Amino acid sequence: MEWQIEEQEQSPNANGGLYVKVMTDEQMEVLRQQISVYATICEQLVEMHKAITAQQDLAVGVGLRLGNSYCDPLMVSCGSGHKITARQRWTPTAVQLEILERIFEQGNGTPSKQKIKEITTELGQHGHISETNVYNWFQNRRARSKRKQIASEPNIIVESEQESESPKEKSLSLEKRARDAYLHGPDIGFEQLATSKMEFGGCYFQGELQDMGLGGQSPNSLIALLDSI
Amino acid sequence: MEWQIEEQEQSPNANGGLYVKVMTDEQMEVLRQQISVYATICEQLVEMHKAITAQQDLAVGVGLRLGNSYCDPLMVSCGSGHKITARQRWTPTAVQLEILERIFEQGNGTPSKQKIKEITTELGQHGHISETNVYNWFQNRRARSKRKQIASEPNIIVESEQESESPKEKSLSLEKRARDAYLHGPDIGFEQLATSKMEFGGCYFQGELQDMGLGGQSPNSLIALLDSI
DNA sequence: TGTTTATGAATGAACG
DNA sequence: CGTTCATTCATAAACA
Repeated sequence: MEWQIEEQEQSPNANGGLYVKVMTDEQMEVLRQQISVYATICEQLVEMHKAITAQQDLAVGVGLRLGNSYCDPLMVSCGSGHKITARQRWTPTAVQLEILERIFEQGNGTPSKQKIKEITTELGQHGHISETNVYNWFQNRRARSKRKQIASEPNIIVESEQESESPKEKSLSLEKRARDAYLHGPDIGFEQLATSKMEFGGCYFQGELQDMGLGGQSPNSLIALLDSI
Repeated sequence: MEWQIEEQEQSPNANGGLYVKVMTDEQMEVLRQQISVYATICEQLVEMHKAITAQQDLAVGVGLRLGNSYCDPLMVSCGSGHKITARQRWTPTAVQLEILERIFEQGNGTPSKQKIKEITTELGQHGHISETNVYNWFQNRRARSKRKQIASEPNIIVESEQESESPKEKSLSLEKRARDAYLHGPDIGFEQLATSKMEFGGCYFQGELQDMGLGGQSPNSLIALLDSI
């Protein structure tokens, strides 16, 4: 059995038909299940890591600091013998992106010089970053947001009028965050990883097989997304 | 479990969908990304554990063992041959490509927005396409054309003693390198995780997760899990 | 069917 | 600020 992609029975406007996928409740449940599996595994792994590093800290002590980046002993040992490569361009971590998006969504889209400084300082606690990075990010974010808006200008038949927030924006935000975490996750340290876990782990899924007893709290959580479908 | 597929009308709210839910491509993508986030986090945590247990092999203790127990991959538990048949990215048809190439050959390297619109409209008669597709195509076409030219030019050789540097890296200005080095500093991370098709395999989980664990999955294939629903 | 290649897409940075 | 370039990722297509 295959998922069926239905083209909208809509006047074939230039913008192309709106494609949707059709899922049954059972299929949806499978998705929730799978995601909850990963959430559960992440949870357990983090706990295990805490347990092990806790006993290890007694012997090893604090981690090393290299520049701005915190590298715990584990990271160092993993990196030894492998290529140490400087990145060619800054990439926001999941946490940084979250913060940036939040600030951006506050509408005060004018990051003054002073604001940039503050933001940079705050984000600096979650990874390398410079004021230029922040500045560029806002520039790009604004420009691309605008372009997307224009692009979706001609009479979009978006399927959700019940939301005050633009679903496109919302999805984009989530997508960006997820994508970043996926693409660049291997470069974040454990401290950030743990935070990421908290961040994403906040979106647990209630499945029959996983009685995690956690519902979606974040408006950006996936459960909210699923429920809104 | 047998999937129930229902025909959809245009609006998910108007279809009286008591049995089905409708997802847009975008929402689907969010799900995929979300799962990949968990997969990546799991991957990193497993790597950390490997490192820790490797450097103190005595640490593996009660109930926290990563390694020997077998669990059916999600593929098995969920994979009944169900497929998500959505196209994930646009692919130009032969006709479209021909037109695009012809326009590109005309040398006017920068098709302005208005041009893009026109081109999109024209190509739209030969298949589903958006302005973004056209825009991206020209971006990529130009960039890759340029790269090819540079690569075929054995001129720039200022060989620093680097053993095997690709042409694209040569094109990087020293200035950029210096700035980036300053911006990011020494970056010790799991570089190998980002680039290789590493195996998550060999790490399975005991306990409640036993019947729904994951194994042998790279992030890519984990995303592919969704395709197997 | 698994691996490699070609290329659509995303995005940080730079330019005018 | 809008536009363009450069780099990278992920995947469709091609290949073995």
